[in-house]
Amino acid sequence: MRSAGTTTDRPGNDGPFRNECTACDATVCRILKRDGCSRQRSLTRGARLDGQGCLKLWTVVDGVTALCSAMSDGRRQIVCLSMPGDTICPVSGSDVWVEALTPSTLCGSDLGPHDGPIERDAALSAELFRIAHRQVKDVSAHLAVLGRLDGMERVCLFLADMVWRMGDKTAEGWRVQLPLSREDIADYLGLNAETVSRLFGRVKKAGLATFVSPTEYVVPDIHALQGHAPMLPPNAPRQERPRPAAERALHLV
Amino acid sequence: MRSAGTTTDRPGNDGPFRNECTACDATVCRILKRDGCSRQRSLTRGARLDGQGCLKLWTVVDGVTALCSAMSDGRRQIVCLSMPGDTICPVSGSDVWVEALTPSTLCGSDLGPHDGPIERDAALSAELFRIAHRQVKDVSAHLAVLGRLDGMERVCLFLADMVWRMGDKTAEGWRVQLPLSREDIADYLGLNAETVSRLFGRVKKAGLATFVSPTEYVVPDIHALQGHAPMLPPNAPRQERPRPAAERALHLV
DNA sequence: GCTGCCCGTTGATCCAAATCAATGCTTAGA
DNA sequence: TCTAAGCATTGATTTGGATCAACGGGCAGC
Repeated sequence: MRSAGTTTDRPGNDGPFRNECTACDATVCRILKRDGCSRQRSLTRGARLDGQGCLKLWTVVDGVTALCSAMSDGRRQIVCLSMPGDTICPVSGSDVWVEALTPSTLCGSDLGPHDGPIERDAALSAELFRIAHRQVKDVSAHLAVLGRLDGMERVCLFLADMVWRMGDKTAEGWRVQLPLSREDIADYLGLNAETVSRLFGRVKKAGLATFVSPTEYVVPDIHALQGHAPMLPPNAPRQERPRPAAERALHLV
Repeated sequence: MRSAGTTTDRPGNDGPFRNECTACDATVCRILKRDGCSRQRSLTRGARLDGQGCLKLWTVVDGVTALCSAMSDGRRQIVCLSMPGDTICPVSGSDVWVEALTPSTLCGSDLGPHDGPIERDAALSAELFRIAHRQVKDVSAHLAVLGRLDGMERVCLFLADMVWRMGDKTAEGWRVQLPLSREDIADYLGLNAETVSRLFGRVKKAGLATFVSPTEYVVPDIHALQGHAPMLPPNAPRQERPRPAAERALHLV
C-alpha cells in the first residue's frame, strides 16, 4: 500500500477558520468568506482529510482528489474524482475520506451550526443544494457504470470522460495526462490493477488510443472511444434540447 | 419485460399544481404547500415518472419506488429504493426515471423558478440541501457495494438492510415482506435474476434466513446476517458516538 | 554506481457470475 | 375448467475478471 502522505495548513494558519483562502473563487467560498470561515490546505499525494470535525465542504483549487470509501477489511472504492473548481460534498464517518491523488490544494468550507449561515442565508443553502444535487447526479451515473458495464466498457468510458475533463486538443487528437495510478483507476472502476492494465492493452490494440507513456495517452477519435460504452461520459458536452426555462435557470440538468 | 403500468392524478386534479396533497407531511412538502405547489400521484406497479417538466422532487406517501437509470441498449440499474416518507431527488433526463415497484402514491413538489421560493426561502433550500446530501450518502454507500462486494455479500447486506427498513419483529425473528421481484433485486444489486435466486438459496442453506414464500423471509439473527458483509447496512441504527453539536444539529451524519 | 522499491505489464490458472435452457408454480383471463 | 403469461428455481456451460506469480523499467536514497 502506498505511503500515507502529509497534510499541511498554509503558513500563517494558527487555527481553524482563521486565514481565508484567496485562491479559490467557488461560489460557496465567496458566500462563506463573508463570514470568514474558509481556509486552505495543501496535501501531498496519498494524504487524507476525513469527514470529522466541522469542515464539511472542500473545493479543489489545484490537483486531483478522490472521495474514497473503505470496507472493514481494507477494500477501497473511489466514489468520485474531483478536479480544480469542483466542490466536494463528503459524508462524514471514519470509513469515508477525501484523498489527494496528486499533490493538491483545497479550500475548506465550514458550514457552521444549524442556526448559523446555512439556515439564515438562502443564497448559501441554495448553492449547497446545487452542489449536492450535482453530486447526486455524478455518483448515480457512476453507480450505473459499476452495476451494469463490463470492464472494456468501463475503461473506454473512463478514458473518454478524462478527455472531456482534462484533455488537450492536438493535431493527432486529444492528449491526456492521467493523474491516477492503475490501482487508483481500478478502485474507481471496481476492477483490479492487472485487469485495468490488460484492458488498456485492448484499447490500444483496437486503435482507440495510443499510449505515449503509462500515464499519457492520445485519443484520435473520441466518438469511436465513446461508442464502446452504452452511455455518454458524464462530462461529455450534451447537445442541448429545449427544456423549460425554470429547469434551465435552476441548473438542475 | 413487465408491462408498463399507469399513472393517474387523484380525482379532481385538473392540472399541475392545482390540488394540494393532504396525505404527505414531509418537511419540503409542508414548506412548499405555503405556495400551493404540491400534488399527489398514484402509480400502478411498473409505472414511471420521468424527470422532464418542472416537478423535481417526489415524496413517497405509500408503496415502494425505485430511482432507475438505463443504458442505451436497455440494461437497467436501480440507483436507490424509496419508501414512505422518503423524498427522492431525481436527476432529469430521458435515461433516468422514478418507477413504482408496488402500487404507489407519491407527492410531487415543484421547486419553481430560480428566483422563486428556492432562492428566497432559506428554510426551503436548507431542507433541499439536507435531502440531496442524504441521497449523496445513500448512493455513495451503494456505489461501494457495487464496486467492491461479491454476490453473497451484496445479498446479505440487502436482506439485512430490508430488515432495518421494513422488518417486523416476531417471536422467530425479523419478518420481511419483499416488495421487489428477483429481477428488481438483481437490477439493484448489479447481478442477474438467476444469480439472486441462487444466492438466496445459499443464504437459506447457511441458516441466515428462512423463506416463507419467494417474497417473504424471516431472519433469526440479524447480526449473523450482517456479519457476512464487510460494512453495515446503510439503514442499520448506528451506535452514536459523541460528535460536535454543530454536526448533530445539521443532521449531516 | 549500486540497491531496493514502486509501478506497470504479462502469463497461468481459478472461480464467481452470466448465459442458455428447461421446469414448475401461481395467477389472470377466456 | 382450461390456457397462457409471468415469475422463481434449478441445471449445464461459458466466460470475464480475480488471483498468484514473475519480470522489467524508472527512480530515490545510500
